[in-house]
Amino acid sequence: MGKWRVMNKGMVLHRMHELLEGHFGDLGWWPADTPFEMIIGAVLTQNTAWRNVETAIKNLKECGLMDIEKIEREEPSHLAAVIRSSGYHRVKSAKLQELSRYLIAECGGDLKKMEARDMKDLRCGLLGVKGVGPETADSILLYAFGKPVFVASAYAKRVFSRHRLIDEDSPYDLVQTFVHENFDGTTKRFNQLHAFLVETGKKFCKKKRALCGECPLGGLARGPKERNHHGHC
DNA sequence: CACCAGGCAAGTA
DNA sequence: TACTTGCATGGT
Repeated sequence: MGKWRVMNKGMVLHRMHELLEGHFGDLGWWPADTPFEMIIGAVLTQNTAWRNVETAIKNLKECGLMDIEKIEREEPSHLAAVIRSSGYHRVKSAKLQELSRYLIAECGGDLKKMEARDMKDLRCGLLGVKGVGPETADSILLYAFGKPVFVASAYAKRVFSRHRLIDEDSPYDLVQTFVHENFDGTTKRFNQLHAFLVETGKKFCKKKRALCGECPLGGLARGPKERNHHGHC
C-alpha cells in the first residue's frame, strides 16, 4: 500500500506547503512599499503579467500619484495614460478611483484602521466596489489588512485540480472553502501558500506544458495511474 | 502567428 | 442561473 493512500486532503495541503516552502523559501509577498501600493497592485494585476504592473507602479510613483487622495482626484484619462502598461488601462483607471473613493469614505484614507474591523464585513464592503471581485478582495484582506484568508487564484485551482484534490471547473468560493476546511491557516501561512502556488503555476504547472520532473510537488502524485497524465505538475 | 498573464462586469438567453 | 464578450498591453 502506497503512502498516498493514507494521506487525507489536510495532510496533502500541509505537505504541499512544506515542500513549496523548502523550494521557494521566503518570497516576501506582497511586493509593495505600503498597503495602499499593494491595493493598487492588486487591481492592476487583474489578468495581467506582474512585470507590466511594475512598470505602471513605477510610473505612478514618478508622477507623484502613489497617494490615495491624488489617485481619487486625478483626471481619469491621465491616470489611464500613466498605468497604460498594465493593460485595460481605461477600465483600471476607473477602478482605482472607485476603490480610492470607497477607502477614503470608510477610513479617511488611513488604511491601518481597516485592520481592526471584521473580516466578513470588510470583504462585503470591498465586493461592493465596482472592479473588485472575490480574488482582488481576498488579496487585499490578506496582504493589505493582514486577515487570514486564502486567495483562491486560478493557479491554485490548477495545481489542486491536477493533484485531483478538486474538480478543475470548481468555482472560486469552493476552492477557497476547500483550503479553509483542510489547511491550518494563519495570515502568515495563507500569505506564503498563495505566493507559492502562483510561483509553482508560473514555473512548473503551466496551462499547456507540464514540467513533472522538476516540480517540487512531484512526490505528491496520488498513484501510479495518475503519473502520466497530469496527476501532478 | 497564437497564446498567456497574480479578473471582473455587463450583456444575452 | 449559466454562458459569452469586452477590456488592452507586453512577453514568449
